[in-house]
Amino acid sequence: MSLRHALLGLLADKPASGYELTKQFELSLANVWSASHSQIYPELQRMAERGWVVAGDEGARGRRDYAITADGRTELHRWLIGDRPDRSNRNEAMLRVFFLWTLDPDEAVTFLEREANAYRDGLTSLERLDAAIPWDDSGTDRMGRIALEQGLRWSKMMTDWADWATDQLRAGHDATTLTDRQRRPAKRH
Amino acid sequence: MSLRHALLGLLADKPASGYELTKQFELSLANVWSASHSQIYPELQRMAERGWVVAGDEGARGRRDYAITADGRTELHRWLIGDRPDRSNRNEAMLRVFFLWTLDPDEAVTFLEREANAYRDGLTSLERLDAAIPWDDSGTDRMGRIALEQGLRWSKMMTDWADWATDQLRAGHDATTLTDRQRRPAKRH
DNA sequence: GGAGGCATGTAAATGGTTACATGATTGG
DNA sequence: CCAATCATGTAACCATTTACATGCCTCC
Repeated sequence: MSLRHALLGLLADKPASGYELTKQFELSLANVWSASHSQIYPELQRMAERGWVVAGDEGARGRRDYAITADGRTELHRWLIGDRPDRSNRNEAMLRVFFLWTLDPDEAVTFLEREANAYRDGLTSLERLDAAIPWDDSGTDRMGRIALEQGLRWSKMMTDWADWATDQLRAGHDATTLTDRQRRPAKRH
Repeated sequence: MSLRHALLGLLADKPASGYELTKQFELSLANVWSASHSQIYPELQRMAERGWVVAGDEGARGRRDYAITADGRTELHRWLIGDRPDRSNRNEAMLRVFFLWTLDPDEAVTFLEREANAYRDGLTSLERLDAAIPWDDSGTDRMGRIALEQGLRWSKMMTDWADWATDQLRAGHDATTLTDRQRRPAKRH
């Protein structure tokens, strides 16, 4: 599972509570991995049993900080360079694209326009995030900028692609409507 | 769940067996969603109970084709335009990037070089796939090309990004080694 | 005093992976 | 006849989401 390693990675920077870790998932990791508090709290307990983290004393409002151990750092390192990453992607919005051909052309165009706008909005908020963070040249921040750059490129790429796809569909649609040439022919085998 | 809708989408084109659907996941949907046969067979049974698909008679080697029903098409349509897509991404390889700062600079560079090569390979195989498919101008194929274009753009973007990130790291590393200026200063708060 | 954010947890249900298990058919 | 591929399924385990549940603290 990646959740435990993501938690180790976050704790490698500094100790944190389950609540803080949940916020970090929402703020910085959301674009590549998500996890809710109901998954994080029990996982921290299991990790403590394994000796990858240690729980500190209870603070205000029942708050409990966890700190990474030497074993935890070893495991994080092993995960990072030991086993090969799973490069597969899971993206529900893109899955839908495969089936847009079942819609009326104008419905499909509407779908893609909405996607383009969502990606444009995503780009804007990443740019805002970038501007709002007081980046320094610590290791965490240098890698953070590199990860954020990927998010910016992803948003731009997806916006451009969705705009392009909309044009493709519109062109095909117009051709069909105007010249009747794009009706579905029998599928070759 | 998206699996059922993905299956509906595939069956909307033509009836197929669980085995064929499994292959289609591997071949065309793999880049955005994955599913194994052990998930697909029981799901088809549940979908048949709900009346979204109907099972045909048993053919050679126990093969059983499923066909989408009118209710299934209605549900597919509702999913496509009725509820808003989950645009979140899940990508383990990108998750790791956030924690590369915990590695030695040369380990991090090796990691990113490997990623760049993996994306380059991915691009090559998508290009081969594109060339190998006898695209026609049916709806399925037109949307298929649009989805594949996204895959091509993703691979190019990721290759460029990983190359750029490698350069960034190398530049930072050299600066540290040569001028000692990049040591981690205290984090601003 | 109440709203909102801090803070932690559990339970139930659902989704997904890995391993186990079996057998038919085809082509070399 | 043997290997590969076709073909289907179940069981156990693990991961994830959603809903339930509670209480503190701060600021207005």
